[in-house]
Amino acid sequence: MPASEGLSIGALARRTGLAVSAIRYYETQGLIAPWRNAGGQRRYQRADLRRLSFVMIAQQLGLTLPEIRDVLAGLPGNRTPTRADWTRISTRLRDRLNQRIATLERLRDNLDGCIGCGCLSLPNCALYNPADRAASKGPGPRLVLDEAESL
Amino acid sequence: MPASEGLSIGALARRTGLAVSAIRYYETQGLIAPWRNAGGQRRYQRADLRRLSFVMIAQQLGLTLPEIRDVLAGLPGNRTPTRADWTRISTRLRDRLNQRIATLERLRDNLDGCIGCGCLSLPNCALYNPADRAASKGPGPRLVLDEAESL
DNA sequence: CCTTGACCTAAAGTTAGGTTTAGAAATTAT
DNA sequence: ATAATTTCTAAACCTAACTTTAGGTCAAGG
Repeated sequence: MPASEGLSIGALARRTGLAVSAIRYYETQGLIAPWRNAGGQRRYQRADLRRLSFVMIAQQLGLTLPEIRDVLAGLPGNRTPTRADWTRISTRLRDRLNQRIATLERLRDNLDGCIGCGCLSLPNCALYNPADRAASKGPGPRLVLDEAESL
Repeated sequence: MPASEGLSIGALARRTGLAVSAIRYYETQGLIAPWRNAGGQRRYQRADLRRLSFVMIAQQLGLTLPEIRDVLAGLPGNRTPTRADWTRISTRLRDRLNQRIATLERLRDNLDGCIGCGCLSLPNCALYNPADRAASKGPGPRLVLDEAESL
């Protein structure tokens, strides 16, 4: 069924679960780089399936697309990545994941205390040390927190 | 120093670390309801400090503003919330937090397997069971995942 | 009294991460 | 050969959660 070599964008979409439009968008963001066939249509390597899966996982961890692009830059450019290559770069995700788990556990353990204190400059307050704010998009809250007075 | 009773929006902003514009925005979203002084300026209760702190924590857990509004609706309307009131409604946050921690731990434990498998319909793949997608804004990826073929 | 800084509203702009639309060209199926 | 899918590009649109701007008003200090 392949006219020439490679997967079409539709095939890639079906097999990753991403929308075609999302895959094209990722290309504009430098996350994936297909070649073109004679008719100008995008063609992808099989390794791109794994690449997009990696993008999806990294997104769940709260990485932005530019961050994911940077992580992916750790893959070899001159050859198809091996499983060892993938495992190597996913170490960075694992570190991030562990940090995030630790932050959330700390927050859970301090939840009552935080609610009680209003989270103003208590040194043991998890919110006061927002190590990893996956949620912060755009400018977002400033989180300055000057002196604490009584609530 | 207070002209009349209550905190001004600037005072509230300084003490929560939020931007003044954010606090006004929260009001349009029904998260907080100040009264107005004679000159038409917003005045807040001290309990609103805690209320905004709660909003900030809930946001870190990935709740949307409408969801937070709903949780806050569990506070008594006719009196200032007690610490017990706050603890009661934060149970919902704790459940959410525990779910999220579990998801991330599962993902961490399967990370290599996921990268290796390309995350296509392996039953033990954490991505295949995205129980709690805090990151999903808007329409987002479809995550359909039909049949797995060899990668 | 006058000035300065905090505050007001309404509307428009911003960012990330996409989707939708429109119209045309390529591919695949019959 | 023709019809039905897919794919193409560019540009506009979308949502959440805010910020910025513009043009005025309020409050506090000297």
